[in-house]
Amino acid sequence: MKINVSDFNIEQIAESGQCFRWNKIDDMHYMGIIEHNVCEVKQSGNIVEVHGIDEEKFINYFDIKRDYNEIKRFYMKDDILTSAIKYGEGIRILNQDKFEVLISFIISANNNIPRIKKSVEAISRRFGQKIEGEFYAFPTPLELSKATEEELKACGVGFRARYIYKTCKDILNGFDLDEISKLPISECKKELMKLTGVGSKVADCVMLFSMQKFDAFPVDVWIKRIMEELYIKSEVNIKEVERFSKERFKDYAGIAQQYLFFYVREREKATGQ
DNA sequence: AGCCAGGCCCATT
DNA sequence: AATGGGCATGGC
Repeated sequence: MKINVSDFNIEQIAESGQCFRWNKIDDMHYMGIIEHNVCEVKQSGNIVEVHGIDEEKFINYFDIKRDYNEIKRFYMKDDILTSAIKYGEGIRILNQDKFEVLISFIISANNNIPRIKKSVEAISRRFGQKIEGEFYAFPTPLELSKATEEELKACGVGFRARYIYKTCKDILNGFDLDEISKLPISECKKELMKLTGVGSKVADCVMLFSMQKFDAFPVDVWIKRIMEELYIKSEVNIKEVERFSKERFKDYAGIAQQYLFFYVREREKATGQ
């Protein structure tokens, strides 16, 4: 299947830190797992060649119907965001599986992206269904709830094993991610934070990357630093960064957050290395 | 080698 | 309500 897309860059999307199961094959050519599908995306310009999922799933997963050009134009009234957007013009917010995002971001706490990817992969391999070749789907709540805390630890999640274990039990006992996703953002967040291992930042990630709550604004160490440096001009606590950012960036604060996150990390790569 | 990682839990105040 | 120590493990 070939599709014409705009405001889309598969490399930026796959490397944006919102997903952990996409891997590079070649230049502008990635492979990822979407639910029980092995998906391949190869892009040249505005033409994207897709294998493994149908058009409807592609449009849904990559949020194709949303006009990111309009959102970017809105944010380009802001000089700082304008330069951030230049780094990641093709970023889009993925519509991922709720349970997978929840567990993945519980793992993300005080962790680094390469190791998060390894852990998510190990969990899929050990507890998920085999889909084809050596590819495994992320486990369902029922499948993952069969894992002991020790088995989870063997997947490299460290002290987060307990969090995952308890959260799985809660989901299995009726905590309904689909139901709470229908709640307004503040109530939804409050519910998510009842789960073990889910604080403010993880809850925001779950809402943004799997529940289409685009006004969620996850504040991690990177975002805190960049907001303090470029906007606030002083050191403040995380709640203040969140309050300030949501007020400033409005309905699509989460998308602004992704541009900024991508920007700081690219800048770090360029200068740091 | 040693610091740090897309934070959260929990005890203390 | 606010603060701070502790946390498994490995990437760089």
